[in-house]
Amino acid sequence: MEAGRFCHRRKKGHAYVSTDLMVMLERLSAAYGPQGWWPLPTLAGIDGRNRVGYRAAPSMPVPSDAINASQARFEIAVGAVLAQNTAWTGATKAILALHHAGFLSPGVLAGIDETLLGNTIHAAGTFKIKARYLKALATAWPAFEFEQPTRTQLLTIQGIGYETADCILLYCFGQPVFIGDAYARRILLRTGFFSSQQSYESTRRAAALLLPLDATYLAEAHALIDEHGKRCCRAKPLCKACPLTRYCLDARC
DNA sequence: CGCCAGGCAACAC
DNA sequence: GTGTTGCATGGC
Repeated sequence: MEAGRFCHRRKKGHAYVSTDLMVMLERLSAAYGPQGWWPLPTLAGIDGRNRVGYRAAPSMPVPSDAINASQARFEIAVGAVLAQNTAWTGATKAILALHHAGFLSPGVLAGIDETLLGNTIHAAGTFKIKARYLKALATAWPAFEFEQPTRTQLLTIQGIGYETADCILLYCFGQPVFIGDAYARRILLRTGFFSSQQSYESTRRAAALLLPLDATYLAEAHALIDEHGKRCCRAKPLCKACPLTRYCLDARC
């Protein structure tokens, strides 16, 4: 995929077809540009420079042959936990604090005192719980250096639910998963893909059928959907600035 | 001030 | 399997 462009065709037989959902995502990409969620440069590689606002490239999985792939995967997984129900700015402060404290490796993190860990990540909110989650993640993580985790394995780790598990599979390990999060559910409902509220799981499965089975594509799709949810498709939608009004069935648009 | 932010576990039913 | 609640900081 070209930087700054989000265009993909789902192959069907010998022809290439574009689903309505893909057309919608291309429109979001044109409106918002490349999102650059993950992987960002590893913290070690950028010497503490704040990663907030890094938007030069599309989001994509960690390449398996990347020099710092192992470190990048762990940082992403830690970030996914820290970002739960929290603004990304707070999660970023917390991950930088972990980096500066020298805690950002599975071996170190697994052994840190939980109260100290909580104090270090306090900017991410719900910090006592997240300290416990991060220790569970760090303890389980070394096994995944040799063999990629399954979804079921990830879900057994305290603090990893459906969405975090799928984000780890997608952004860390390049598995093509659609993230059926709250934004995706809201947007797909308002644009008429669903006629009623759907669960995380049914959204994940249904949307995947409409999109390329391509991790790079799905990585940027998730970022675009969340950006649209934050900017326009809020609980109280800001339809005036919405790039999808012509697709939207919601009465308020 | 209230609402929301790149959710999850525990529990009830 | 669905619905509710506590967790907690920071930005607007």
